[in-house]
Amino acid sequence: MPELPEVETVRRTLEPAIVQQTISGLTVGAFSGVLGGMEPELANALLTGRRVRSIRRRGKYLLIDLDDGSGIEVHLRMTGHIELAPVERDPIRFQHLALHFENGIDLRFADQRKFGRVIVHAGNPELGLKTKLGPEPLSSDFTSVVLAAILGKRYAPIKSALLDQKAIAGIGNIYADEALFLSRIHPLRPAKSLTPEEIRKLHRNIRRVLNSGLEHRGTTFSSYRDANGESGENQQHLYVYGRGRSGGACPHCGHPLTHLVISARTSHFCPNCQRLPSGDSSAAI
DNA sequence: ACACTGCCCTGCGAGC
DNA sequence: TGCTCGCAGGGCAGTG
Repeated sequence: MPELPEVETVRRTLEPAIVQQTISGLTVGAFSGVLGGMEPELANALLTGRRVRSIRRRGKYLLIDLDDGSGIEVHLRMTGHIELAPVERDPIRFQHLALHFENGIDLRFADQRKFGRVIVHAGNPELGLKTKLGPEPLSSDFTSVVLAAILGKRYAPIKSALLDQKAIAGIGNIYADEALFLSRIHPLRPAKSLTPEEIRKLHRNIRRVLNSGLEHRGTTFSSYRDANGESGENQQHLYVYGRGRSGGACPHCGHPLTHLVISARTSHFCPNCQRLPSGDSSAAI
């Protein structure tokens, strides 16, 4: 599941290969819905001849800026995958789109589950995202004071708040569970019930787990790869994600981990280290 | 504005 | 061996 560290790792592997390169064409496969409704012929016409000026990341979105002010927005969703390859190489599995460059390199987009999108924008690809995304959690603007303001007005479970891209951009299920575990906060705690000390801890641990993910070039739980086809290593550095269902032991206290479904996402946590205040009825299993 | 639900989509692993 | 079935979850539309 590509989250901020995975998308950033893809961006970093893509950047040296495509910046300053000129697009020579676009090939779209049977699933043209990957373009989000745009006709492939139009997308091809808009992109052909354009040069890549830069590649940015905003939350879990990749933004490719082109020389005429237009751009491409890419979202990998769950199983989306980008890979660089010479144009003559066979299409990769589940490939839906290939962006061809004049230097003979392809940027291929593949997605087993067809959730991901490659959207061509006639203008700045970031414009539509501004109202949909909260602050970047690794930016210097994201202070614990900012986090407190975001959480202070929400009754929803802290886990739901962390997954809300409008609150904070780029956190997904894996890094949310990891940050809550390190902060010893139960995922069902109402966001606004966190104490100032807990918010400071959570702020620190959000950045810690995201930086760990970046350092290890992403978490490869099933299908994630960077643009060079390399797996990440961060799965070896996770504390609780994915282990609450198999009865794994808490790395801190040894208690069996457990899981709950919150916001239709499975939350993995330690019922001993991450407790609900007494009196709350939704006690851990 | 916020909170919550259902939908999309399909390979994979578990169970029989 | 071969089949069925549940699971994975980001973003969005729809509803209250």
